[in-house]
Amino acid sequence: MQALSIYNTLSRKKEEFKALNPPFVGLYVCGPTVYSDVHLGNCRTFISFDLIYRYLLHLGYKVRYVRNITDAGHLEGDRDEGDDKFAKKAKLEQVEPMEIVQKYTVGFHEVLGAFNTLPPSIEPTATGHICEQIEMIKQIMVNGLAYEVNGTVYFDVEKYSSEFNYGQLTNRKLEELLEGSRELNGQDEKKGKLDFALWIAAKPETLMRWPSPWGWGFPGWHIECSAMSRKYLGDTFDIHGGGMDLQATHHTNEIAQSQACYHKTPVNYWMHTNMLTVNGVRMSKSAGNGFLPSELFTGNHPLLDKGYAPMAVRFFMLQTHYRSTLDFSNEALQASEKGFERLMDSYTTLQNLKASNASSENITELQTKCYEAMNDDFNTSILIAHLFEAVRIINSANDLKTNLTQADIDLLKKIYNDFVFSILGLKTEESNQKTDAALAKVIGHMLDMRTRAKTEKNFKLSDEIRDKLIEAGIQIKDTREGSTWKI
RNA sequence: GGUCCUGUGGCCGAGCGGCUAGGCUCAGCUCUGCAAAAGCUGCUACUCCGGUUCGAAUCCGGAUGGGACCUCCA
Repeated sequence: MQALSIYNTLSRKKEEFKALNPPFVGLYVCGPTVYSDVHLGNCRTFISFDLIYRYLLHLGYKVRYVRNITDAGHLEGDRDEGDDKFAKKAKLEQVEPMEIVQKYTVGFHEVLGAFNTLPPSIEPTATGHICEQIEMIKQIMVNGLAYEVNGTVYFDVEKYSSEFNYGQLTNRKLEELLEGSRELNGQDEKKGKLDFALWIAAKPETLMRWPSPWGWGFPGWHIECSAMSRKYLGDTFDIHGGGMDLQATHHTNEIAQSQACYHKTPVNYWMHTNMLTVNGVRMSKSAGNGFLPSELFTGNHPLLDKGYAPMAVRFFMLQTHYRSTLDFSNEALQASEKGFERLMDSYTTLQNLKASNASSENITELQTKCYEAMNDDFNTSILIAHLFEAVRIINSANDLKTNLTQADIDLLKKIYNDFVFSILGLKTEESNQKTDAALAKVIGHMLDMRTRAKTEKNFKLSDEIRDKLIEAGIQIKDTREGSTWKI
């Protein structure tokens, strides 16, 4: 079986994954800016990296997964001035900026919890690492690659480029970048048009501010990730991830800051997840075509026909490879919902399967294929295709059309536990055991009555019982061994 | 305008030189008192035009449609 390969944005091809210090793996993912509710597109990225984290754990790596919370310094535009997003929102809602941060951080955790993502090992905040950021900026200045103007510190991109490759992550030359960027106007303090702020001077009205060698101010958006990833994962670490939209600016600047500071390549593998689109257009806050996870769960949004369970949504997202765009539509979501239900029903069937002496299926081969799919840059589309092969085998065995030994059945259970539950992170919906038990008993009695009616050829009564149960959302399956049901 | 990605059957979505995934939908069959569920079978696709090759959805060139980034966004 081939080793795990990962598509590395740096080389633009799949590379065999080699951990820097096995069995340890350092994984850093750019987290959310918590000034408003997370939308579904954000969730897709975090679900993708949750899958990656889970698979690395499954392979036995000791992963330190760091995902930051941006709670300061993220400005509205590219002008490097004024308030950041939190302060702006805080003024609007007449609360403290940290109340905004707290509110949306809690909301973010709730939503990711609903999607069954594992919490990261460390979830550092930008405001909690102001010192580290200042130290890093100081070092970049000592190294001559940043300059101060009126209390604001800028990174000197053109000077950096004479020594390092600034556009390596996007495969662009400096000249091309210069050509494509906006001209400086008279109000600009920075020297070069690609230069970006490391530290921003506070204005009298700025709410969130910290003292620094350059006066009161706040950090630029990019420096937090450089400072925090270095603090917790070291000068060079294994994997850095984030959405594709961060590649050109945020991640490019992160690399520049780290190299400018300590002259080392900060990251071995850069991974970028693709966007979620709605009707072919990227879902984004500014486009206004996004909806909140809560709206998706309840169906309370004009774009939604109905509500969808978090696990059905997670499954929907995992059916597409993380590097492809995923187009959202009710039709696609409903198709996934049904497929997911079939996958989970089959697991229930598996629990009651009777073993044969002989085997007519090669389950070991199926397991190998599952690993091969995941090792090929986390190809969940292929993995899920193989899992449906398992579904077919289980259902056939249940219909006595194929034979499975006890070893086969045990291995199928292991495949489900490993791939469906541990790696894909899917689970059956939560339920209330007490009411479930009572309900099961009641339905059991009704089915007994129906069976009796059927034996007596009283089909009018048996059909009536069935129809009433269907009315209550309970589906009946008649098998050789009697009737089963599910909601 | 610049840089890059992409166009697959009714829908979603893998594959990225030969073996032509998978899910959903639809039709038929088996099972069943009738259903449902499940299984089996069928629908056999790669935007267009050239080229390379014994062979191309897959590589190359061109056309055309869509998208992303270059400006805040995962």
